[in-house]
Amino acid sequence: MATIKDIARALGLSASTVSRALAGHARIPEATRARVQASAEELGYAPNRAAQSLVGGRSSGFAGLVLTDPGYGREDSYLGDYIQGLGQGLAEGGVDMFLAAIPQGQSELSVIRNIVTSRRADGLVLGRTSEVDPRVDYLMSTGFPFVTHGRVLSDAFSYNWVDTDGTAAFGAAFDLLYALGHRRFALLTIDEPMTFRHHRTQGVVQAIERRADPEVTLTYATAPRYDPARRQQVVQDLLLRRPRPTAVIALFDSLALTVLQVAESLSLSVPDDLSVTGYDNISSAAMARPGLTTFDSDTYSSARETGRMLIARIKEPDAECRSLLIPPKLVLRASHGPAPAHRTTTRTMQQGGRP
Amino acid sequence: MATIKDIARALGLSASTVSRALAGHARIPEATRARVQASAEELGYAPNRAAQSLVGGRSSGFAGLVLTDPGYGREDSYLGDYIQGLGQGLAEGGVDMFLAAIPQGQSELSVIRNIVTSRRADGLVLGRTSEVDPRVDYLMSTGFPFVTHGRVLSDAFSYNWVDTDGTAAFGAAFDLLYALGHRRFALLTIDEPMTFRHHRTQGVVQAIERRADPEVTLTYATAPRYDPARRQQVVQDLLLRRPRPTAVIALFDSLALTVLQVAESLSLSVPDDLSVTGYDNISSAAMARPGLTTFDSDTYSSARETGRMLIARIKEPDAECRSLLIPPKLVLRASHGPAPAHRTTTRTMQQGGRP
DNA sequence: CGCGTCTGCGCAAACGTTTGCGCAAGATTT
DNA sequence: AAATCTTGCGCAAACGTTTGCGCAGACGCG
Repeated sequence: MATIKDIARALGLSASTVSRALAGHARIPEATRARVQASAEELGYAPNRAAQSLVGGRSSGFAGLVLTDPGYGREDSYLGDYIQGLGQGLAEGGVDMFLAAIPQGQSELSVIRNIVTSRRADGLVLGRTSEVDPRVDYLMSTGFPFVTHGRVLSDAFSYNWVDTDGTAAFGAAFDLLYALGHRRFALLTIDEPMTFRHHRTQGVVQAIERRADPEVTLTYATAPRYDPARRQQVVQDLLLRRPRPTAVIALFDSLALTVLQVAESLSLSVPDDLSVTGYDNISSAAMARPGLTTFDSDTYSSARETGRMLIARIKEPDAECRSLLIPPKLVLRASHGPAPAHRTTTRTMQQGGRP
Repeated sequence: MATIKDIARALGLSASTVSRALAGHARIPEATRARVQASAEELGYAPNRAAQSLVGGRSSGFAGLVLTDPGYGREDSYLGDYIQGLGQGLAEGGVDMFLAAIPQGQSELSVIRNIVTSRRADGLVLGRTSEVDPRVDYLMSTGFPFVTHGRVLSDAFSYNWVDTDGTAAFGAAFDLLYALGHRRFALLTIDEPMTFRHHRTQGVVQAIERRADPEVTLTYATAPRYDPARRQQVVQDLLLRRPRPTAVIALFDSLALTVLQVAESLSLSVPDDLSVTGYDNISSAAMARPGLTTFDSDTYSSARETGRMLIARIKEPDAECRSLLIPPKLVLRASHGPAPAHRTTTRTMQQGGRP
């Protein structure tokens, strides 16, 4: 309600002086600044963001995350963690978070374009990056500040990104299972060209190449992202394949949990018949029985870093582009174990294997 | 980049006419409007929100959700569902969603005050309402449009709210368990005066009164909201109590899941020794073994309704206050069953009870 | 034909803030 | 004592949009 002019009037000053005092300008003496500060406090003054924005040419205090689609992040705690982290990271710099939903019938790209041209935000965070990503291309072409969570495949241009090191993690997953005697692997992926799919796949492919063990086999299974029934079908087909893989490396936890469910319905014991690993450490992973062995990339913290990086970018648009590759932590639970013995198929002997 | 003046110049019109044409004013002929529309399209014009906001006195297109604290909604899919739903509801009305995090060392109330005075949003959504809620009092006093998700206890004033019918649900939970022979009940609650705690508690208390069965006992256990270790301790104390309750009604899923975990660590079988119910149907509830019997209040849809209601409120601030009480759906899973027989304590006889 | 009404549009003010420029009075230097 | 610099502050323009008022021309009516 109170404006800068109210303060000016109350103190017998001009609006300019008040503005400068509030901003901490050099030519304003400490005494005046204190008076202004006190009066502002007393009148409950808060600057009108719209006005600041208008004169400054920028939106003054909003940075956005575009929700790629209504299903995004709803599988588990992921989006909640991410938003809380991003919110904290942005709040540290006094920037508010703005979330753009995609209205029915609009494309994400058109929403982004609209945000840029209407100056509704100073910067943007992009999630779910795909191998070639038109959103990145567009934002690069406009010079609008942005940070991606995840990367695109091309190194042709440089931009700010934060990502988790899926390659390292999936290499480690393979090594863990290989050491436990597994040789028949399956990689459960999705049918969308997300960049993380590429990196994680590379992780196990490279690990296999390093071993150079001719006994190792890797079969791929590709599940749809959003259709639970078809997803289950894909997993079931995989588990019914002969010879059955002994270890399923899933691209992320919700796929791994589907494996757990299907295995249960097929009366397969995890980990005695089948080892399963995931990625993300969503909260269901801890609740599932057996608990899911997975990787924790600390969504909250990496989102906070993303926020900080975006603020830095907004403040200094010409600075060198930074990137952050976060190594996830292996979370050992009960969904993995020694490979079932090759020679015998009697399951009853293996009871109570792992504590 | 393009402004209204660019369109005006290109068409030989004045800015006022362009503005009116875009807004669909009555005195502008169809022909002119079409020309303006075309030119706007061609120039990639999007109105500068800050300018609109400044002249309109409102923020023009932002409605906010205040994240009550960094832990809020991170236990599971709740916040993700909520945000996606709210975003959709607001997007339908062309309103963007703005999320305010609480910076270190600030109170939620001060953040809200700041939003109101700086006109950063046109309306606010409040979650996690407590029995008496200073945020509601403050917003009522300012006349700022808001909708709460959850209620306050007092009927003294009227405001817009959306809530789930916890009283009905917890009554139903009691009836379900009572019919299965349970008589020793425990209600697992939290140590914070949230309004939903009151309503849900009332649900079982009233159901007990309706039965008027002197055999029924109800013990309360109160867990801390955020300290997992102490929460486990409280649950363990409860399950070690003699005589042990045969049915634990938990205030929400994450508490119920704690019961499941502690029961497992105590080698108690759920549901043979103990029945457990929750509320919310978070995704972990389906993954837990046994699956958690709970109530689904369709977070996504109720959040969308909240968004719609807020938009209505913003558009017509003087309209009658509306409210929406959503009956949740019972989701039957495997965490509840017949009460263990009173006379015998041999557990082995009860194997394979429920399919 | 004279009067009133309607139509299509422009002028200018206003929203609250920032900021370049300028000015007077005092302080410092030469 | 004159010249220069510094300090403390105000004037006014600008950001892009909306909107009340007004004006000229066209039109309708008697």
